[in-house]
Amino acid sequence: MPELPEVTTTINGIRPYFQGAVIADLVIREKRLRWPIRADLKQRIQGCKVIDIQRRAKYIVVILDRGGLLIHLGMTGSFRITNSQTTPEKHDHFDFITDAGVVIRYRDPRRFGSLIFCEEDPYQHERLSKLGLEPLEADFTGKYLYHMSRARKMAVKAFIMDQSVVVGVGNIYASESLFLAGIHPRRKCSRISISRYQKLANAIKKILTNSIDMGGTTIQNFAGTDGRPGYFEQQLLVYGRVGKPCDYCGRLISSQVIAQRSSFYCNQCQT
DNA sequence: CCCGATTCCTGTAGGC
DNA sequence: TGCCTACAGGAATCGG
Repeated sequence: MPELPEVTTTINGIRPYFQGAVIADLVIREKRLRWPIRADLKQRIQGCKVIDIQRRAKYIVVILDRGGLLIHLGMTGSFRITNSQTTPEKHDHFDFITDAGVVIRYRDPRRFGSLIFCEEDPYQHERLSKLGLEPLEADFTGKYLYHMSRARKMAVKAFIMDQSVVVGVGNIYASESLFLAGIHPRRKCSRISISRYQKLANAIKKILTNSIDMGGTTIQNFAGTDGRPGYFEQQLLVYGRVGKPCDYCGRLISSQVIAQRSSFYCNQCQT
Protein backbone atom coordinates (compact mmCIF):
# COMPACT_ATOMS: atom_id res chain seq x y z
CA MET A 1 0.00 0.00 0.00
CA PRO A 2 1.95 2.95 -1.20
CA GLU A 3 2.12 5.75 1.32
CA LEU A 4 4.70 8.52 1.28
CA PRO A 5 7.81 6.37 1.85
CA GLU A 6 6.79 3.88 -0.85
CA VAL A 7 6.29 6.69 -3.34
CA THR A 8 9.73 8.07 -2.50
CA THR A 9 11.23 4.59 -2.91
CA THR A 10 9.51 4.21 -6.26
CA ILE A 11 10.81 7.57 -7.48
CA ASN A 12 14.34 6.69 -6.38
CA GLY A 13 14.01 3.42 -8.29
CA ILE A 14 12.98 4.91 -11.61
CA ARG A 15 14.94 8.17 -11.52
CA PRO A 16 18.28 6.70 -12.79
CA TYR A 17 16.54 5.41 -15.91
CA PHE A 18 13.94 8.11 -16.43
CA GLN A 19 15.47 11.47 -15.55
CA GLY A 20 17.17 13.07 -18.54
CA ALA A 21 15.73 10.46 -20.90
CA VAL A 22 13.56 11.15 -23.92
CA ILE A 23 10.28 9.25 -23.99
CA ALA A 24 10.52 7.25 -27.20
CA ASP A 25 7.17 5.55 -26.73
CA LEU A 26 4.28 4.94 -24.38
CA VAL A 27 2.56 1.58 -24.71
CA ILE A 28 -0.87 1.42 -23.08
CA ARG A 29 -2.41 -2.02 -22.67
CA GLU A 30 -5.17 -1.05 -20.25
CA LYS A 31 -6.43 2.50 -20.07
CA ARG A 32 -9.08 1.90 -17.41
CA LEU A 33 -7.31 3.02 -14.26
CA ARG A 34 -8.83 5.22 -11.53
CA TRP A 35 -9.43 7.65 -14.35
CA PRO A 36 -9.10 6.53 -17.96
CA ILE A 37 -5.75 7.31 -19.53
CA ARG A 38 -6.52 9.82 -22.26
CA ALA A 39 -6.36 8.35 -25.72
CA ASP A 40 -3.92 10.89 -27.15
CA LEU A 41 -1.38 10.62 -24.32
CA LYS A 42 1.06 8.62 -26.42
CA GLN A 43 1.13 11.36 -29.06
CA ARG A 44 1.39 14.07 -26.43
CA ILE A 45 4.47 12.76 -24.65
CA GLN A 46 6.34 11.01 -27.44
CA GLY A 47 9.62 12.86 -27.88
CA CYS A 48 9.28 14.73 -24.59
CA LYS A 49 12.31 14.94 -22.36
CA VAL A 50 12.02 14.01 -18.69
CA ILE A 51 13.45 16.95 -16.78
CA ASP A 52 12.82 15.74 -13.24
CA ILE A 53 10.80 13.34 -11.11
CA GLN A 54 9.48 14.67 -7.84
CA ARG A 55 6.95 13.81 -5.16
CA ARG A 56 3.97 15.77 -3.91
CA ALA A 57 1.81 13.94 -1.37
CA LYS A 58 1.43 10.41 -2.77
CA TYR A 59 1.76 11.62 -6.37
CA ILE A 60 4.78 11.09 -8.57
CA VAL A 61 5.25 14.36 -10.44
CA VAL A 62 7.07 13.97 -13.75
CA ILE A 63 8.31 17.28 -15.12
CA LEU A 64 8.59 17.15 -18.91
CA ASP A 65 10.04 19.76 -21.22
CA ARG A 66 6.45 20.29 -22.37
CA GLY A 67 3.99 19.89 -19.50
CA GLY A 68 4.16 16.96 -17.13
CA LEU A 69 2.56 13.88 -15.65
CA LEU A 70 0.90 13.06 -12.36
CA ILE A 71 1.12 9.40 -11.44
CA HIS A 72 -0.66 7.90 -8.45
CA LEU A 73 0.03 4.33 -7.37
CA GLY A 74 -3.35 3.87 -5.73
CA MET A 75 -3.21 0.78 -3.61
CA THR A 76 -1.33 -1.73 -5.68
CA GLY A 77 0.58 0.30 -8.25
CA SER A 78 4.29 -0.32 -8.79
CA PHE A 79 6.97 0.20 -11.39
CA ARG A 80 9.73 -2.10 -12.47
CA ILE A 81 12.65 -1.54 -14.76
CA THR A 82 12.90 -4.00 -17.58
CA ASN A 83 13.52 -4.23 -21.33
CA SER A 84 11.60 -5.06 -24.47
CA GLN A 85 12.56 -8.74 -24.23
CA THR A 86 10.29 -9.38 -21.26
CA THR A 87 6.63 -10.25 -21.74
CA PRO A 88 4.15 -8.04 -19.93
CA GLU A 89 2.04 -9.84 -17.38
CA LYS A 90 -1.66 -9.66 -16.72
CA HIS A 91 -1.76 -6.40 -14.77
CA ASP A 92 1.08 -4.59 -16.52
CA HIS A 93 -1.00 -1.70 -17.84
CA PHE A 94 1.49 0.61 -19.50
CA ASP A 95 5.18 1.01 -20.38
CA PHE A 96 7.33 4.10 -20.79
CA ILE A 97 10.04 3.29 -23.29
CA THR A 98 13.05 5.58 -23.19
CA ASP A 99 15.42 6.51 -25.99
CA ALA A 100 17.97 4.22 -24.28
CA GLY A 101 15.62 1.27 -24.77
CA VAL A 102 14.71 0.97 -21.09
CA VAL A 103 11.17 -0.16 -20.36
CA ILE A 104 9.62 1.36 -17.23
CA ARG A 105 6.62 -0.85 -16.67
CA TYR A 106 3.60 -0.06 -14.52
CA ARG A 107 1.73 -2.85 -12.77
CA ASP A 108 -1.48 -2.34 -10.82
CA PRO A 109 -3.82 -5.29 -10.19
CA ARG A 110 -6.61 -3.26 -8.62
CA ARG A 111 -6.33 -0.31 -10.99
CA PHE A 112 -6.77 2.34 -8.32
CA GLY A 113 -3.76 4.19 -9.67
CA SER A 114 -3.76 6.94 -12.27
CA LEU A 115 -1.71 8.46 -15.08
CA ILE A 116 -2.68 12.06 -15.72
CA PHE A 117 -1.27 14.36 -18.38
CA CYS A 118 -0.81 18.05 -17.62
CA GLU A 119 -0.43 20.50 -20.49
CA GLU A 120 1.21 23.03 -18.22
CA ASP A 121 2.95 22.90 -14.84
CA PRO A 122 1.68 19.74 -13.11
CA TYR A 123 1.85 21.52 -9.75
CA GLN A 124 -1.01 23.73 -10.96
CA HIS A 125 -3.24 20.72 -11.54
CA GLU A 126 -6.52 20.71 -9.66
CA ARG A 127 -5.71 17.34 -8.10
CA LEU A 128 -2.91 18.95 -6.10
CA SER A 129 -4.77 22.12 -5.16
CA LYS A 130 -6.47 20.94 -1.98
CA LEU A 131 -3.63 19.04 -0.41
CA GLY A 132 -2.33 19.79 3.06
CA LEU A 133 1.24 20.16 4.30
CA GLU A 134 4.13 17.86 3.55
CA PRO A 135 4.89 16.05 6.84
CA LEU A 136 8.65 16.21 6.40
CA GLU A 137 8.72 19.97 5.81
CA ALA A 138 9.53 22.36 8.63
CA ASP A 139 6.12 24.02 8.62
CA PHE A 140 4.43 20.77 9.62
CA THR A 141 4.38 21.02 13.40
CA GLY A 142 2.32 20.07 16.44
CA LYS A 143 1.14 23.64 16.57
CA TYR A 144 -0.22 23.33 13.03
CA LEU A 145 -2.09 20.11 13.86
CA TYR A 146 -3.44 21.67 17.02
CA HIS A 147 -4.85 24.69 15.20
CA MET A 148 -6.26 22.64 12.32
CA SER A 149 -8.06 20.30 14.69
CA ARG A 150 -9.89 22.81 16.89
CA ALA A 151 -13.16 22.92 14.97
CA ARG A 152 -13.13 19.28 13.93
CA LYS A 153 -14.96 16.41 15.53
CA MET A 154 -13.43 13.35 13.91
CA ALA A 155 -11.19 10.73 15.49
CA VAL A 156 -7.53 11.73 15.47
CA LYS A 157 -6.67 8.80 13.20
CA ALA A 158 -9.08 10.00 10.53
CA PHE A 159 -7.74 13.53 11.03
CA ILE A 160 -4.10 12.67 10.29
CA MET A 161 -5.15 10.55 7.31
CA ASP A 162 -7.05 13.50 5.84
CA GLN A 163 -4.91 14.57 2.88
CA SER A 164 -6.17 18.14 3.14
CA VAL A 165 -4.51 18.36 6.57
CA VAL A 166 -1.26 16.49 6.08
CA VAL A 167 -0.31 14.37 3.08
CA GLY A 168 1.32 10.99 2.72
CA VAL A 169 0.07 9.36 5.91
CA GLY A 170 -1.98 6.28 5.11
CA ASN A 171 -3.51 3.58 7.27
CA ILE A 172 -0.31 1.84 8.29
CA TYR A 173 1.74 4.88 9.27
CA ALA A 174 -1.24 6.48 11.00
CA SER A 175 -1.50 3.51 13.37
CA GLU A 176 2.25 3.44 13.93
CA SER A 177 2.57 7.19 14.56
CA LEU A 178 -0.27 7.25 17.08
CA PHE A 179 1.32 4.36 18.93
CA LEU A 180 4.67 6.16 19.10
CA ALA A 181 2.93 9.30 20.35
CA GLY A 182 0.85 7.37 22.90
CA ILE A 183 -2.44 8.68 21.55
CA HIS A 184 -5.52 6.48 21.21
CA PRO A 185 -6.65 6.44 17.55
CA ARG A 186 -10.28 6.96 18.51
CA ARG A 187 -9.66 10.11 20.56
CA LYS A 188 -11.48 13.17 19.21
CA CYS A 189 -8.95 15.32 17.41
CA SER A 190 -10.24 18.46 19.12
CA ARG A 191 -9.48 16.99 22.53
CA ILE A 192 -5.72 16.69 22.25
CA SER A 193 -3.32 19.17 23.81
CA ILE A 194 -0.69 21.06 21.89
CA SER A 195 2.12 19.18 23.61
CA ARG A 196 0.62 15.84 22.60
CA TYR A 197 0.28 17.10 19.03
CA GLN A 198 3.94 18.08 19.12
CA LYS A 199 4.74 14.51 20.06
CA LEU A 200 2.50 13.26 17.26
CA ALA A 201 4.05 15.50 14.61
CA ASN A 202 7.49 14.28 15.64
CA ALA A 203 6.30 10.66 15.60
CA ILE A 204 4.97 11.06 12.06
CA LYS A 205 8.26 12.56 10.89
CA LYS A 206 10.26 9.82 12.58
CA ILE A 207 8.14 6.93 11.28
CA LEU A 208 8.15 8.23 7.71
CA THR A 209 11.87 8.95 7.76
CA ASN A 210 12.71 5.54 9.18
CA SER A 211 10.57 3.86 6.57
CA ILE A 212 12.17 5.82 3.74
CA ASP A 213 15.57 4.67 5.03
CA MET A 214 14.34 1.06 5.00
CA GLY A 215 12.82 1.43 1.55
CA GLY A 216 16.12 2.88 0.44
CA THR A 217 17.76 -0.45 1.03
CA THR A 218 15.44 -2.11 -1.49
CA ILE A 219 16.32 0.30 -4.28
CA GLN A 220 19.26 -1.86 -5.29
CA ASN A 221 16.86 -4.67 -6.12
CA PHE A 222 14.23 -2.39 -7.49
CA ALA A 223 14.18 -3.87 -10.94
CA GLY A 224 13.41 -7.26 -9.51
CA THR A 225 10.93 -6.26 -6.83
CA ASP A 226 7.43 -4.94 -6.80
CA GLY A 227 8.70 -1.72 -5.30
CA ARG A 228 7.40 -2.33 -1.81
CA PRO A 229 9.83 -1.95 1.05
CA GLY A 230 9.56 -5.35 2.65
CA TYR A 231 12.03 -4.37 5.32
CA PHE A 232 9.86 -1.88 7.12
CA GLU A 233 7.27 -4.53 7.80
CA GLN A 234 9.58 -5.98 10.42
CA GLN A 235 9.61 -2.61 12.19
CA LEU A 236 5.86 -2.35 12.62
CA LEU A 237 4.94 -2.05 16.28
CA VAL A 238 1.15 -2.31 16.10
CA TYR A 239 -0.10 -2.56 12.51
CA GLY A 240 -1.36 -6.06 11.77
CA ARG A 241 -0.25 -7.27 15.21
CA VAL A 242 -3.66 -7.80 16.81
CA GLY A 243 -3.44 -10.30 19.68
CA LYS A 244 0.33 -10.04 19.90
CA PRO A 245 2.07 -8.39 22.86
CA CYS A 246 2.88 -4.69 22.84
CA ASP A 247 6.64 -4.20 22.66
CA TYR A 248 6.49 -1.64 25.48
CA CYS A 249 4.07 -3.03 28.06
CA GLY A 250 3.25 -6.57 26.93
CA ARG A 251 -0.47 -6.01 26.78
CA LEU A 252 -2.09 -7.59 23.73
CA ILE A 253 -2.59 -5.30 20.74
CA SER A 254 -6.21 -4.38 19.98
CA SER A 255 -7.85 -3.63 16.68
CA GLN A 256 -11.06 -1.96 15.63
CA VAL A 257 -12.46 -0.24 12.58
CA ILE A 258 -12.13 3.55 12.70
CA ALA A 259 -13.32 5.64 9.76
CA GLN A 260 -13.81 2.47 7.69
CA ARG A 261 -10.21 1.39 8.16
CA SER A 262 -8.81 -1.30 10.41
CA SER A 263 -6.81 0.30 13.18
CA PHE A 264 -4.33 -1.19 15.61
CA TYR A 265 -3.31 0.13 19.01
CA CYS A 266 -2.25 -0.70 22.55
CA ASN A 267 -5.03 0.00 25.02
CA GLN A 268 -2.50 0.55 27.79
CA CYS A 269 0.09 2.77 26.07
CA GLN A 270 -2.37 4.85 24.08
CA THR A 271 -4.90 7.11 25.78
C1' DC B 1 -19.69 22.90 5.31
C1' DC B 2 -18.60 18.75 7.71
C1' DC B 3 -17.96 14.04 8.01
C1' DG B 4 -19.33 9.22 7.84
C1' DA B 5 -20.54 5.84 4.31
C1' DT B 6 -20.04 4.03 -0.20
C1' DT B 7 -17.64 3.02 -4.31
C1' DC B 8 -14.10 1.47 -7.47
C1' DC B 9 -11.06 -3.24 -8.14
C1' DT B 10 -8.88 -8.08 -7.67
C1' DG B 11 -5.59 -11.09 -5.10
C1' DT B 12 -5.36 -13.46 -0.92
C1' DA B 13 -6.71 -15.75 3.22
C1' DG B 14 -9.70 -18.30 5.91
C1' DG B 15 -13.76 -21.22 6.71
C1' DC B 16 -16.32 -25.22 5.65
C1' DT C 1 -9.09 -29.85 -2.84
C1' DG C 2 -12.22 -26.43 -4.11
C1' DC C 3 -15.64 -23.12 -3.60
C1' DC C 4 -17.24 -19.13 -1.35
C1' DT C 5 -16.99 -14.95 1.25
C1' DA C 6 -14.69 -11.34 3.68
C1' DC C 7 -11.12 -8.32 3.62
C1' DA C 8 -7.38 -5.26 2.15
C1' DG C 9 -7.37 0.46 1.32
C1' DG C 10 -6.42 5.74 -1.48
C1' DA C 11 -9.38 8.97 -2.44
C1' DA C 12 -13.41 10.67 -5.05
C1' DT C 13 -18.08 11.02 -4.44
C1' DC C 14 -22.47 10.66 -2.24
C1' DG C 15 -25.79 11.77 1.22
C1' DG C 16 -27.53 13.14 5.75
